[in-house]
Amino acid sequence: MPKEKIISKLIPVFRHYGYEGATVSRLSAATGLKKASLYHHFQGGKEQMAEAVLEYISNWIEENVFAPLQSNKLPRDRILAMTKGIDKFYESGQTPCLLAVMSLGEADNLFHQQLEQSLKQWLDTLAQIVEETGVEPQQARQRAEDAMITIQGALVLVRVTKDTKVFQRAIANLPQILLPD
Amino acid sequence: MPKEKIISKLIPVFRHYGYEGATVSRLSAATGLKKASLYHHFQGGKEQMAEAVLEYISNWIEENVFAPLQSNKLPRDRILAMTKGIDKFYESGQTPCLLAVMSLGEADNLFHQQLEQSLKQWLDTLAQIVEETGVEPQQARQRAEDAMITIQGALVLVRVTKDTKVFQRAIANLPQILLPD
DNA sequence: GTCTATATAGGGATAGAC
DNA sequence: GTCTATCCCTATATAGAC
Repeated sequence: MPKEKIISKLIPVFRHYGYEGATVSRLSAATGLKKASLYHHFQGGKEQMAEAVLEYISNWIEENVFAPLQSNKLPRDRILAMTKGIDKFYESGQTPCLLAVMSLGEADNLFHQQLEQSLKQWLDTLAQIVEETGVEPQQARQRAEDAMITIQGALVLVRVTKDTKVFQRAIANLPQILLPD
Repeated sequence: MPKEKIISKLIPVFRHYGYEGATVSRLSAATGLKKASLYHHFQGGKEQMAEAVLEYISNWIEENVFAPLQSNKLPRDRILAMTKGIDKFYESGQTPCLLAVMSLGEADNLFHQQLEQSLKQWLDTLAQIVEETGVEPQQARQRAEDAMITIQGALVLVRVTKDTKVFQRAIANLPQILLPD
């Protein structure tokens, strides 16, 4: 099986169960590969699998969230394009955020730097767009933070309420949060 | 050791590591009790420990978050009192939310109903206060959801950025989110 | 109520055949 | 590249002395 295909099957396990809950048995079941085969592809074991998953997702976000943000359309349209990417990425809130999940327990010790960098990049990118609309840097930063807070918070609420409408309403608010009235 | 004391020492382990990461060894270390002693107090094992922790926290919230909300002061003052409870409860964002953490992996299968009910109660309580200020029920509900989204999202951001100011700014916004202008 | 010691299952990981 | 078989360790849980 091509490595990319394997990684794509590992992803939902880490997102749903977290690092400690993502046992090699579950990862094996999800990929259809026996444990030894997984270790053939990832000699660094589970830790390397998680790293591969983090990198894969980082790239996915780059293409589906950042790229739309950096076109030369109007800020509002760029943000709308981003919300489409976000809705797809989180399956309308039905799939947890790897960043949020990996910032708990042992995983946080192992991957904190990468998580922090990913989030920082996302915040910086958002803040920059907002600045382009004429907002002061500090204000822009706060709006970017508020947007990320909304995304992450909505994901938690949907996990518990099972009501995806909450998520969709929340991300539909993103333009209003980010852009000056 | 009194049971309440034991539970209070179990709490940070579940909050920080999640259900799967909260091993009996860690729970033992945190309480200072050997494994067998823990099983003496909680014959249902780890699952019962988690249940006890959920109940304990539910009561704590009742006293420190709901009670302030139900005084007969002005809505704005009640909400400000709640934010104090919230800030204390989450240690300015440095301690994860049990609700968010337990809504992942196996724990979600075991405790989903309790989690859902806790969140629902919190949302209902908030929405009711907002209604008292003359907001339409549906609008009030949305504001309550937005408040919870803000709290939960800020917790995630702080975990990753280690910047508690983000959390404090977020909960300082709660009155603005909940109350009509 | 707390402990030491132990049982049993499942965790991560490796050897070596195919 | 994938498998079966196996290793060692840790996980949850229990028995029984004190």
